[in-house]
Amino acid sequence: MQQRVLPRSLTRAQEARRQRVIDAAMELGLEGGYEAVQMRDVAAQAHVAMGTVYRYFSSKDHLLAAALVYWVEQLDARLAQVPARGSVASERVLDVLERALRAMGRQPQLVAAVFASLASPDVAAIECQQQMGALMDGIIIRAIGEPQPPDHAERTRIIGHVWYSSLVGWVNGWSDMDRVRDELAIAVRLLLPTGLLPIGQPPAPGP
Amino acid sequence: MQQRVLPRSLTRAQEARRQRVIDAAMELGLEGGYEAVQMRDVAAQAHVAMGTVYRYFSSKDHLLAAALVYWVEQLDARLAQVPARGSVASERVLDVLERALRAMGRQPQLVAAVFASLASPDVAAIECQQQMGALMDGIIIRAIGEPQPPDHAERTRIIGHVWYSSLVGWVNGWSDMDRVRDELAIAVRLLLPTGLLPIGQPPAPGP
DNA sequence: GCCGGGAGTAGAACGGGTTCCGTTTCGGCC
DNA sequence: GGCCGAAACGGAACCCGTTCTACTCCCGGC
Repeated sequence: MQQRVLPRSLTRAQEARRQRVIDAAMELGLEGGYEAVQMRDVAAQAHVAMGTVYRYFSSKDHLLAAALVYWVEQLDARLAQVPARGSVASERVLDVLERALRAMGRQPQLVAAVFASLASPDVAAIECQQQMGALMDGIIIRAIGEPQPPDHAERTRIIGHVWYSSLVGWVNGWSDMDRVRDELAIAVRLLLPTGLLPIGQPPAPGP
Repeated sequence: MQQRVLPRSLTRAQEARRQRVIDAAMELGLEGGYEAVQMRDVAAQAHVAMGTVYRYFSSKDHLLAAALVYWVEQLDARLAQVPARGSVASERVLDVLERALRAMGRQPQLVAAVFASLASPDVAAIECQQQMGALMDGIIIRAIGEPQPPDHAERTRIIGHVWYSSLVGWVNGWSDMDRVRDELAIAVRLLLPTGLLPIGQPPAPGP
């Protein structure tokens, strides 16, 4: 929870240490969830002293939020490789969200651990939360493609809100992945009317 | 975090003790936020032993979530007294949300404290989270009034998601109340088209 | 009246996140 | 190569949520 000042650029060894810490946290969270990520264990597994963990991350929540950013960056890269399927913005967005949800559903404990950090008031964690939000918005925007509907920024943000909020419901166990899917589908269909077709692409069935 | 079994109905004295604990928690949270709500202080201020606090609430998060339920119930009652203003569903919903946001904006620390508990995996806290969700949905549904638009349950839930998620952004400081207002306004206008007028009430300006 | 048990009390003990301290190692600079 | 400040180390210390213990008190049933 304390402000750390890190130099702008880390040496190669430092970068490696930082990454080892994130990896250790994800590994522990992968099967035990939030409470299994214990800072002493993280430090041990990363072959690093507690003080070092806290030099790079101001709190457990910051660490987990950073891990989430890392995870979402990878997801983003994977999603970007395969363009979204669908002839209409809402279909493409749902396609991309569906792939993201599948990836999350494969590691429920990890996602739960990492989402628990998203409500933290820790300033450093908040930066990560914002990065995360920007990444998610980017994923949706890319899936919408051209032409952007009017108010696309606002519509995107609302979909992002639904995404986040319904996932919180999922990790806390008061709704399942199907319901998350449904709610997103409804939100996307209401917000991105199928009437908005990309120019030059008539609504023909795909090959 | 442990399962407590409380009798279905509490004696008057017990009810009073329980309420004193909630009041103490809200009082502490009012000016210090989440971290100022320390269980020892809560117990002391409520003139109750620690064990008693934990007899009624399984965790700090449960206590705060219960406080939130209490707070929202009161808000709900106040909102219900004054019917929502507006000739159209979206206007009425925004009117009610605006009033709710004003109430929250008046006690940012308390809302932040209490919202921090909403991500907790504690089972007892989760019950409170669900009650909260139901209350918020009820507030929106009541404001929509008759006739309910098609998919009203789904639309309501999406508005609830945006409400929750953007408030998380507010309590964590990465957006301000105006932005919350804007996002809700946009969501409501997109989801509750102004074309849906209540039967027998032409879109005339109010008195 | 009195007895048994659940509810309450005060406070110690425990666990895990966070901080601190004294020491050692690293990496850039003369 | 030798020096200096920063970074890392190991681990104890501290804080606070939570649990436990030993004791008291109150109340409903005989």
